[in-house]
Amino acid sequence: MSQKLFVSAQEVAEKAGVSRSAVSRTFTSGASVSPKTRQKVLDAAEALGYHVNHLARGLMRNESGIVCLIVSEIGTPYRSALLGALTQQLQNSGKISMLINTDRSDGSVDLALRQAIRYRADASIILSGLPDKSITDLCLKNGQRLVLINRDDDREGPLKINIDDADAAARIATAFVRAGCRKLAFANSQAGTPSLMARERGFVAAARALGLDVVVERFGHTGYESGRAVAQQLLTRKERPDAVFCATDLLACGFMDAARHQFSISVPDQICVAGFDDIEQASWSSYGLTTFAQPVDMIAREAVSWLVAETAQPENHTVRLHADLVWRTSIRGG
Amino acid sequence: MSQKLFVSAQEVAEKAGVSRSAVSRTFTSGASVSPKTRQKVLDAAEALGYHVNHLARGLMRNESGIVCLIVSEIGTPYRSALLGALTQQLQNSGKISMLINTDRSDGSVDLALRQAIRYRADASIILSGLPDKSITDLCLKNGQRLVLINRDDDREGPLKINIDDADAAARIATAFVRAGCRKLAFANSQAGTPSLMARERGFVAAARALGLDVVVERFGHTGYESGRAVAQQLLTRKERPDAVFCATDLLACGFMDAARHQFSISVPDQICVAGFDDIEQASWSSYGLTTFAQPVDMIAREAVSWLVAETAQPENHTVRLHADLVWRTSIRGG
DNA sequence: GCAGCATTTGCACACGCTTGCAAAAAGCGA
DNA sequence: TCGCTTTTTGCAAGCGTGTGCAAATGCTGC
Repeated sequence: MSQKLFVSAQEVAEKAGVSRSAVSRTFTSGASVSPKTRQKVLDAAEALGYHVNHLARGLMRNESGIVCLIVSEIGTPYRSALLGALTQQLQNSGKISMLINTDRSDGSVDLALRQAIRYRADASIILSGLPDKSITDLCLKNGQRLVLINRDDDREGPLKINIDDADAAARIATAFVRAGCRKLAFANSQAGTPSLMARERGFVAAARALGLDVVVERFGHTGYESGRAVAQQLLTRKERPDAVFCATDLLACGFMDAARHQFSISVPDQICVAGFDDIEQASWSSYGLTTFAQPVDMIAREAVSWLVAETAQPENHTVRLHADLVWRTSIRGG
Repeated sequence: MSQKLFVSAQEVAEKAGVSRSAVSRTFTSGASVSPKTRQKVLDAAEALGYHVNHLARGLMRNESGIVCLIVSEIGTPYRSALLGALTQQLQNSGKISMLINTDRSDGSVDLALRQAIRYRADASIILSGLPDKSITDLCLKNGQRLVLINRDDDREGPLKINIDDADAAARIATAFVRAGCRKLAFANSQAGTPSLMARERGFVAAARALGLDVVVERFGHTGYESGRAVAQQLLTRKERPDAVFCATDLLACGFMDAARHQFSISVPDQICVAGFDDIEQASWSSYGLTTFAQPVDMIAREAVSWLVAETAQPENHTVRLHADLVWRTSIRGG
């Protein structure tokens, strides 16, 4: 490796004929430098290709500017959309995002948070999985801010951002009934994450309040294939449902495809379908899926504005966001 | 903010009753520590919740462990899949990924690379856009390794990973002809990225070699909506094409949906369609898109193994990877 | 017990930066 | 020009690490 290393503030100082602190102050907003020396420094820096070393700066300031995003299944539409919104917002606020990919194994979120601590991240945002309490306590003790998105957890300290899953589920139940459906079903995965379960419980409860029963079917992970598998189960019952609420859009797409192409069942004429997330594919004309929109931009905005705030935040802060129903063509009427 | 900061090696040393260097050496692989003191240190570290400060370590070692991923349109299926593969591989190699979201504006990749320099990233991987030569030179001069994925550029220094777009385009041309198609079209976006243009040129050239002309239509950005728009153009011509090669799967999905639902044209009976990328949706039964698979895992593996290699790499290294044709149902026969 | 050797340990410096403090410079009114 | 205040500048300490070097310790074989 070329041992000619990065150029340091010292070299810039020499070239500009000023002290090293002058260089430092030039690149520190709010520091006192005369316009003249400032310009000399900037010129020298430009000529030498100098860039402030954020590792060293973070060391001194005890603020790295790094925010750690912890997420699994990045390739998934909803996840990647949220990821994009978050990195965008973070950049706008002068932060930089560190991305950690977790798998399903349970220790992996803990490992990710340890990594965040090692890099002295200012904050961590957790999109998948739920870390052990001992680890989150460690993060908080170290002054690291924590955001949990859609992880229905009641521990103190982190900001919790949740969607009103149960309320949405209730709304879609009445929509189904209004469309003339009577035999409701809920399609879920076996992942059992808080938001998925909240949708399930909310749907079942709302249906019961309307005097209807719900067939619940769960299968595999939360993806297209699972939607097909669930369709296999639901559409071969003696009493076939006439409306199915899928816990995510991916499940819904899989379900619809199986219903139409494998069982030749027409959506929405013979069966109504709804999803959750409003991924891009939901709007594609092969699906036209009626679904709830995750307010990804608002989630990102809430998360970022909370974690860049100067003042210490209230200990137990929860943000509950509303999911708008996007009406398309997978439910009759409307 | 709680001023009780992170715990340092000093404190661990005191608690363990050893010198600070012993702590340092315990966490440095290949350093000489006796098993006894090592255990004392580990116990103390565990008790205190100590984690090596990678900012400081990076400062000393001149190796941060950070790899910068520069990418636009993260929410897109192909991009997010590649992103997932890359972060995964990087983590396996003990690196951590820093994610920078660029927009279309041209300076934004340069800005991203500057950020990479500030954080003293060991390497940067560029998935979107092409930075100014002065910036890449700066990166290289600073000992930062660079990987360009699918950016057909001939500058020296970075590793270039490319797909054999032209060859793939030629293969699909003969597949169309073999399916009995004669009126070929190519659907592209106006993005004009190297790989998109290579596919276009390759397809046109191959068709010409087979004695056929190609209608080329370009519209907007590389997404579903553009596919629909291009369909609008192509399917209202007096002489409607009977085979269309779409530069990406997203374009193909949009095209197919428009053809089927808006123009009531049957795929593949009346028109054959092929795409590129093999995004997940291509395999969904509403599309069954015949397409070329981006070897994302291999791309990631090549990139990561190159940039973690100890020895200096050859100056002008290009990897050309093959895209397998995944045969589904959007082309007759097969 | 002791010479001879290998291993472990502590000291101290370096990495590139920020920042409090005091000295120097600049501005200003008389 | 001179006192005074305000701004700018340089010095030096410190952030938490890694590591070369020399001293100290532990082992082995007599």
